[in-house]
Amino acid sequence: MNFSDLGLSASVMAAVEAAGYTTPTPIQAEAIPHAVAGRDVIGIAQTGTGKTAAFVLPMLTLLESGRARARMPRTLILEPTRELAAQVEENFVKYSINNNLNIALLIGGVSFDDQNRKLDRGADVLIATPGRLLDHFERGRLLLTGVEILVIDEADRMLDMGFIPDIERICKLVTKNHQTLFFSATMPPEIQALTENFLNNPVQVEVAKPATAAATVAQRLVVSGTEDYEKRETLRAQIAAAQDLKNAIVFCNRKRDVAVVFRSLVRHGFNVGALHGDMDQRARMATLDAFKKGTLTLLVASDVAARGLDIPDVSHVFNYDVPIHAEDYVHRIGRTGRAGRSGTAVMIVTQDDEKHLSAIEKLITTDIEWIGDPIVFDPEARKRSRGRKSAEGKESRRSRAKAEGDEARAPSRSRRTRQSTEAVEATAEEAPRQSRSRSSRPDREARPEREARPEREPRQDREARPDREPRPDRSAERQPVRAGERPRSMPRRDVDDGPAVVGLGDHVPAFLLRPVRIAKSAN
DNA sequence: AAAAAAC
Repeated sequence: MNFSDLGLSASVMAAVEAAGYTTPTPIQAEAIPHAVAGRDVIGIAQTGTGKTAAFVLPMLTLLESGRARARMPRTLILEPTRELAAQVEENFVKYSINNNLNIALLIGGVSFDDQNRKLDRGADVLIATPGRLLDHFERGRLLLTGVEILVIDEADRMLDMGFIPDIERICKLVTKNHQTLFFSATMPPEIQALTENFLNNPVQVEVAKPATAAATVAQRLVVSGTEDYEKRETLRAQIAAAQDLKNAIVFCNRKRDVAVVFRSLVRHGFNVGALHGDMDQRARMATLDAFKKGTLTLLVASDVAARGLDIPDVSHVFNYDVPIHAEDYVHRIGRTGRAGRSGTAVMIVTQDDEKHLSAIEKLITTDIEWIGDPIVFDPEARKRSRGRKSAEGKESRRSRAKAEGDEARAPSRSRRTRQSTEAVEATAEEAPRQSRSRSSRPDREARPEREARPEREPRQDREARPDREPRPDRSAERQPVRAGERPRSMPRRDVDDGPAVVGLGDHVPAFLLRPVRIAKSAN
């Protein structure tokens, strides 16, 4: 089978050849002829199967006749995440070199001006995430009645993300006699219903799941204590011990942990970036770009990076957390060992993870091999750790809700709050040696405000910004730092300084004014 | 136990 057999136009074929492709993937071979013929298509395919080109190429072929009118896009592609949308845009740019098309990307987190200009000029191709698309629609910036081809990509993921009502609404806004190309990795009942309601006599094409990652990915588990600093230590040790590490993604379950782990790795001198959904969009794009280019070796990420992102050739995946949903594990480790290359996936496992780990091993029907001794799950230890963590969690949610409320009313104060708490956290963050030697640490349970800090986006240029360095450690002024000690490693606060202090605006918390006691155990 | 997505 060759691309030239699929009915693509000459100019699209030339672009495909220029990009160096000759043989279509199975999903491309099956879907493209139907799409070119104008049929509605349901494509059941995972990411990494060449699905994007399966709709981009026929669309470019079909777009060759006709012209876009202002504010009336001719085609609309819906994607669940901003990064995926941007990636699809890149594909359209790459394959449309011989076609003069206006391509517009409508995603959140960036200015409207540019997007408005492109809409006014008339978009042949409109790639969007649902929220921003509907935002433009409600502002009267665009009409969907001229859409000739509608693409719904990653439909099952849209379902997970609660986008289905938006998708239904958008489907209703598009004219009746358009062509729909619909892609999903799985077909749960809700997705099935969607296709029955909105597709017209579709052809269904399905490609086998790509061989399970297990084939090319060496999977390993490693035990760690449940404490965050212990997990970070384990992570660093695993990164250091990794063989042939070219580049790696470190996955965390929570955005907060992405930020913390990122800062920790920066402080330990790693070449690292961070990626999660609360980051500023420009930072997101810049980080992803730098990682793709190889300027960054490590990327700490939430599951925003788990699926679909086209990052070729990652040598290692580190799971800082055991994912809550077993399928996410498969997606995460699928970032490595691509295209037949070998890859390594190491997951940190603690007492808290028994249930989720067994769900993963059941899903992949493999007992993953341990590095060193396997964990021995101890219900008692788990109960202790869970009790503590859920107490922290509750506090955290309450304080965060409060902080968000404050922000709505008084943004400036809230901003100040964030900055100062970040400084405290950055200063106090890493001091494992000292803190572990302390026998009692009442401050940990009593001081949930470290958790309460609203999300801040990690910045990769942190080191270059002196104002973002940890706040100077005032204790150092009274307590000379001896040679060989880490100067910035202010011990975790070892005195009880009363109720949580969130902002440092006018109030200097007692712990900053108190003389520092030096732990006797430190040699 | 989370993440993702509009201001």
